[in-house]
Amino acid sequence: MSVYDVFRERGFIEQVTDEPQIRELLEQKSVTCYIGFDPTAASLHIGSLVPIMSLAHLQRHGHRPIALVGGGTGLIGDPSGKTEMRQILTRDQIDHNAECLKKQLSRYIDFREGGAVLLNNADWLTQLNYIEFLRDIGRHFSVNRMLAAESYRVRLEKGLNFIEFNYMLLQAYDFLHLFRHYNCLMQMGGNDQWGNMVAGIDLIRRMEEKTTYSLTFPLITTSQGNKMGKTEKGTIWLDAELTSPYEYYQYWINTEDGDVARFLALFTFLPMEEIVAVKALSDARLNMAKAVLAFEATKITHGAEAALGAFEKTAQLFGCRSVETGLFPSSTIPRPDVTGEAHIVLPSLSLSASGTSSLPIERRRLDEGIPAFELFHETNLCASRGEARRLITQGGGYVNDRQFAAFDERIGLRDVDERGEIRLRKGKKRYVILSVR
RNA sequence: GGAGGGGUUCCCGAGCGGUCAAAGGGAGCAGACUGUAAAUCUGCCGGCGAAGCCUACGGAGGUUCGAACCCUCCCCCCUCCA
Repeated sequence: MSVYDVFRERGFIEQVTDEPQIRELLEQKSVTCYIGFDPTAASLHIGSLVPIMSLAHLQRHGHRPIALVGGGTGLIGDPSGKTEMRQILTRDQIDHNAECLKKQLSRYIDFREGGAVLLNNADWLTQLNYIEFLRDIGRHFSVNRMLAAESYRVRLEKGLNFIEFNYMLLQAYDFLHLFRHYNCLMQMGGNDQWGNMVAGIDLIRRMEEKTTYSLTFPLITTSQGNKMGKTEKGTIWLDAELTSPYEYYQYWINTEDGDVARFLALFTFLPMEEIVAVKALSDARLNMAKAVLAFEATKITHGAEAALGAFEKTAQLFGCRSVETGLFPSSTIPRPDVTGEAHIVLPSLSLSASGTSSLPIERRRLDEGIPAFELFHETNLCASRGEARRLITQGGGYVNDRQFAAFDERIGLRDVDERGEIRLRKGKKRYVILSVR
C-alpha cells in the first residue's frame, strides 16, 4: 500500500494536481516532498498537525520529507487565508521561532543523517538580488492571473499590501530551489496554499521544463465548524511549556462525537481497520474511543510517559473508565487487567506529582480558613472576586467534589486530604490542586 | 491631496443630553439533562464584601447642574475622486 493510498484512506487529501501521476510517483521508492511551516510563533499548534502527520507517513513509507521553515517568507507574511495583513515580525523573532520549530518538528520526523531534511528558506531568499529576481523569476508571473487567485481576490477587497503580493513569487521560488537542489518533486500544504503551490509548479515548468506536483490537505474543522486547535481559552500548542500534556490530552478527549473516527485517522497511527469500528460505538464505548484518541495523540506529541501521566491524572480527576481490551488492540493505552473486570490499578500518587500544575498553600493560612470565593480568585479559577462569588452562589464551585453551601464558606484544614492536597473545582472540568506545606 | 462615512464593553451592533454599566445577538462561564460530546432549557456575564462608590463608549480639551450622546483639536479605519 502506497502512502498515497494511506493519505486517501485517512482523509489527508483535498486536491491534487494529477492524481494518476502522483499515485504512480508515490509508489516509487523514494520521492522527495516538501511542506513549508511559517515561523510566526515559537511553537506550532494543532493546526499544523495534519502536515506534520503527512510527513511522518511519507517517511514511514520510505520517502524523503523536507520540512521547510519559512524564515525568509516569514519576513513577508503570507496573505493566503487571511483577511488582514499579518503582523510583521522582526528578523530576530523569526530566527528564534525558526529554531524552535526545528526542534519541535524533529519529534515527529527523523532528521538524522539520510532521513528527512530540515531547511530554512532564509538561507537562499535573503541572498536574492532584487533586480535579478525580477528579471529571472518575476517575468514568469502574470499579474492578471495572480489577481485572479482566490487568496488575493479576497484580500483585494480589504486591501493588499505590495509586500504580501510578492509572497507567491517567493514560495514558487522555494519550490524551484528545492527542485534544483534536492530533486523535490512535490509540495504539500493546506488548501489555502493551492495558488502558491501551483505557481511553483508553473515556474518549474517554465524554467526547467519539468513536471512537478502538489497535494493539498483539507482545512480541518470540527463538526461544529470551528478551526482545529483554537479554543476560547486559546490555542492548543504542541509545546509542552505552552500547553501541558494534560491540557493537550483534555483537548482531544473533548472531541465531538462526530469527529472521533476522522480524527483518529488523521492524528494517530492506529490501523484503519480498528478505526472504522468507531462507527459502531456509542455512549460509554464512544468515550473510550476518545480516550484512545487522546492517549495516542498525546503520545505522538509528548511521548509515552507524558501520555501516561495525562491519562492517570484524568483518571484521578474524572474517575477511571478503562478501555475494553477488544477495542483498538493496537493502542498502548492502559487496559484493565486480564480478568477484564477490575479497574486499572493506579499508583495513588499525588496529583501534583503526575506532572501537572499545583499550587502551594501554607498550612497556617488554613488554620483560620480562607473564604472560598477568595481562594477561587487567588488561584485564578475566577478572574475576580465578584465572578467567584457569583460562580459559587450559582453552584459551580466545589472542594474535593463537594459543592459549596455558601460563597464565603471557609476552606480549612478539614478539607485537606490524605495526600496533603485540596482539590478546588470550577464546573465539571477545571481543577486547581493546592498542596499544603 | 480633495470629498464623504465611521471608531461603543471579548466580537457584531443599537443608543445621539439625564431613566446608560449602556438594548439585542454571538462568544464565554455555571446549573439542569447526559457520556469530560452535541442539542435543549435556566441563570450569570466591568471592578469593589452590600445601599453605594470607582473605571469605561478612539485620544485630549471644552460647553452643561449633568455628556457615549453637543463643540474644538488630534489619531485611526473605510468608501469615492486624484
